[in-house]
Formats: sequence, C-alpha cells, structure tokens
Amino acid sequence: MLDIKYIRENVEFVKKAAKDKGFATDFFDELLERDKQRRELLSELESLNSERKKNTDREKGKELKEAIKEKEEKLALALEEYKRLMLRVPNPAAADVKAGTPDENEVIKEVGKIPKFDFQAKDHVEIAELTDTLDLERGAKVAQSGFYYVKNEGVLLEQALINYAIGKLIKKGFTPFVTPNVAKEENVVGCGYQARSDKERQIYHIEGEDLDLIGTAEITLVGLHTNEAIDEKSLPLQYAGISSCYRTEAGSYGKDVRGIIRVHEFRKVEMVVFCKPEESDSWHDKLLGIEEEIWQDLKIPYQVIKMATGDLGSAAVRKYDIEAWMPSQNKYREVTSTSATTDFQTRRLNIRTKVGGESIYPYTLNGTVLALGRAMIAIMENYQRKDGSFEIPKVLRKLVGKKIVEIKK
RNA sequence: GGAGGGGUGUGUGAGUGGUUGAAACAAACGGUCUUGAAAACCGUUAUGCCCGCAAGGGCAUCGCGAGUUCGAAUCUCGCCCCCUCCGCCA
Repeated sequence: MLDIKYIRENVEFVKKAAKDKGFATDFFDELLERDKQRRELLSELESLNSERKKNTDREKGKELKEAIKEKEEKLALALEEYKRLMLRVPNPAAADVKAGTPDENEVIKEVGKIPKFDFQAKDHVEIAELTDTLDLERGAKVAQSGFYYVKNEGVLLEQALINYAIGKLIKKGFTPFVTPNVAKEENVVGCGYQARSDKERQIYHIEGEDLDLIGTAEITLVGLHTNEAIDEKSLPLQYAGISSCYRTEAGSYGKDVRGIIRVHEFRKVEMVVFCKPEESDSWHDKLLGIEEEIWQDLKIPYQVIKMATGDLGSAAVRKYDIEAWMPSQNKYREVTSTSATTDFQTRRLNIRTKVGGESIYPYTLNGTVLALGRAMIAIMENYQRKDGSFEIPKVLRKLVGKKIVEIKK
C-alpha cells in the first residue's frame, strides 16, 4: 500500500509506474474520487460526533444519533471501496529498474563454469528414479500430481541443505525460525499477494477457516510483526524461516509438468529483513550476496537476473533472481529470488518504528536462501555421473554422510 | 471439545453509566537540591486519522465487532486471545 497523500500528489507518476509493471491504471480517477468522498464524510461525521459529545438533551440526542448512524453507513461504504482500490495500487519500481516486459530482464552476471559431460546428461527425474531418492508417482497417487515423496539420501540431502543454510545465516546474524505453514489472510494480502477473489490465485485456502497455506515463509516472517511497533534499536531485524510452501500454480498448466521444478508443495528457507529506509538498498545487495555465496559454495554455475518492471509483483520495487544451470534443459532456471519492497508491506500490516520521535514504517526485503526442491534438482543434475548416480557437493558431504549417492537398480 | 476465570496506557493495577485519554504506583526522561552520587521533591512521558501554510482545532481508540442509551472502559450479544482444571492427543 502506498501513502494516499503521496498518490494524490503524484498521480501521474504512480499511474505510469503501475503501467510499467503491467498493472491496471484505469481505476485511479475513481480512487481519488473515493478518497475525496471519504474525507468529506469523515469530516461531517466528526462534527456530528463533536456535537453529540456536548449534547445532553434527549430529543436532540436522538436526532444526532440517527444522523450519525446514517453518516457512518455511508462512510463505511465509501471506505470499503476506497480500501479495495488502494490495495490495487502497486509499489512503483525503483529508479534503477528498467521499465519493460519480462523479456527485457537483464542478465547482470554469470558465474561458474558450465559442466561438460562426456555422456548424455540425464534430468533429475531419471536420476531420482535410478537413485531412488524421490517418488513422484506415489506422491501423485496419495496426494495429487504436484506432490512428491523425498526418500533415502534425498531426505539426507534436504536436511543437509537446511542445516547448511541455517548455519550460514546464523553466522551472518539471522535469527532462525520454523514458522507456521498457514497464516490468516490479512498477512497474505498484507504482503502483497493476491486476494482470495482472484481467479489465478496462487494460494490455497482452508475451507471454513480464515487460514491460507503459505506460499512462502515471507508471509509468516513479515506477518510476525503485524500491528506492532518495532523498537528502533532492534533494527535491522534479520529473520531466516524454514517452512513448507504451497502453491496452486493456477494458470501454469502444462508448464514444467515433469519432475519437481513446479510443484504444489515444497520446503524452503527464506530470509526477511526489516530495516531503516536508507539501509534498504544495501540490504538488497547483501541478500543477493548471500544467495550467490550459496551457489558458489555448492559450485553450481548460475546467472543473476535483474528483473524489468514487468516481472515485479505488486510489492517489489526491485527484484533479482538467481538462475542455476540445469544440464538436462541446457539452460539456467530460477532457483532464488530477492525483492526489496520498501514500506509497502509494513503499511498494509501496520508495522511501525519510532525513529527520532517520529513514527515511520520500516522497510522490508525478502530473499530465498534455498528452495529445497529446486536446489536438489540442480545438485542432482550438475553432479551427475554417467550411470545416473550423483555426487554430493563438498560443503554438504559431512552433513549427508556420504560422497556419492549410488544407483539402486 | 467441556467447566470456570480473565483481557484497561511501557509495566503493575484502580475504575460497573455522565468532562475517564482514563486514578495510583512503578519505570523512563528532564529539573531542583548535592563537591559528586543516592534519597527527597517538582515536572514530562499514548497512538492513529481529519481540517489547516502554520499556530492550532477536531474525531477515534480501555482485546475485536455489533447493539442498548441523550451519554459506555463500565450494560447486552457475537467473535478472538490468555490462564486454570477435565477430556483427547504428538
């Protein structure tokens, strides 16, 4: 959410920024109209209330009561519309972000040497089958397509990745969490994710409860401070959360149907930072740096993409993705994503900090540390051997307890 | 899930219909006193929004939401949360 005063004073800029992101812009006139209406009604209601406070006469009191009730109803209606429209205004991209469509995303860096195999590279599905480390068929049978079992060394690898990631983050000053895997809708909307009414909503909802399955621990980590005032001295807050993540993948039918690249449920370690506004840019670099460090540790080639405006969600002002090399596809595929979201989320969630006696909304940032499914794919494919077995990256060997995951068949 | 108790400002805690944004104490900050400190004493200390260039004015807020009333922190209803006991369970 943006500051309405800011929108009033910079409509054209905000409109253009929304257009650059590929969001609708046809509702701004209505938004401003509703804003005006809401303030007028508010003033009228306030003077009625003021009168009522002073009044002691019964008859006049009754009249006032009626008038107030009527005003309140009108105001509530206006407010509802106003809020609905406010939630549709996306956060304008940062000045350094290129305005453009997703195909104008920019590769800003390529790191590592692409592996050359003297055999035909297998994809992770084949490797997982040969090593018996994932079971997709049973996942589909017991749950649904898009859910999968991790088994044998796959389990060890997943645990090792979590331990390795959390260990690294603790050293960098992050507080580790295992978060709930569900959250009330206000947190989901507050983080800038689609409201329930959206047809292509990515979020599962639990019927009969005000609960959604979270798509990322960003929701539970940012939501941690909903309606709270954060002490200035405690900033920056650096949180690392382990959670399961659930995505309906509505609208992505037919994409990545093979394997576990795109699934409905996976585990992920996620970073969230709350900081002062002026520290946000450097934190964004730091989060990207941590993500890169991990892929360097794993010795897997990757590239860093700086997203154009068209690929930013409603909350992000800047976003970098890391794409790891996937030998079976002969291309890089997204494995992490880090976004700066300014005060967009803290405004929606009413999270404040007093800085020098003045109340501000702290800035938030988020970044993937490891999406465990995709990390596992990258490891299997980049470390594969001719027979379908694969090596464990050096940094994980102690944690997994072995160097090679052999084929079982 | 059942029974009971409870949710008031930074904290403890008073307040059961009428200037109560809210006593008192504590805490924090400032000051007086003192060579310095302590003690004592005095003072200050909520947030959000609206109008306004400002000075300033106004409204709301005692878990949340509705209701009763001329008037609600105080009464009624619904919901949420916390505590104790029982049940169930990992």
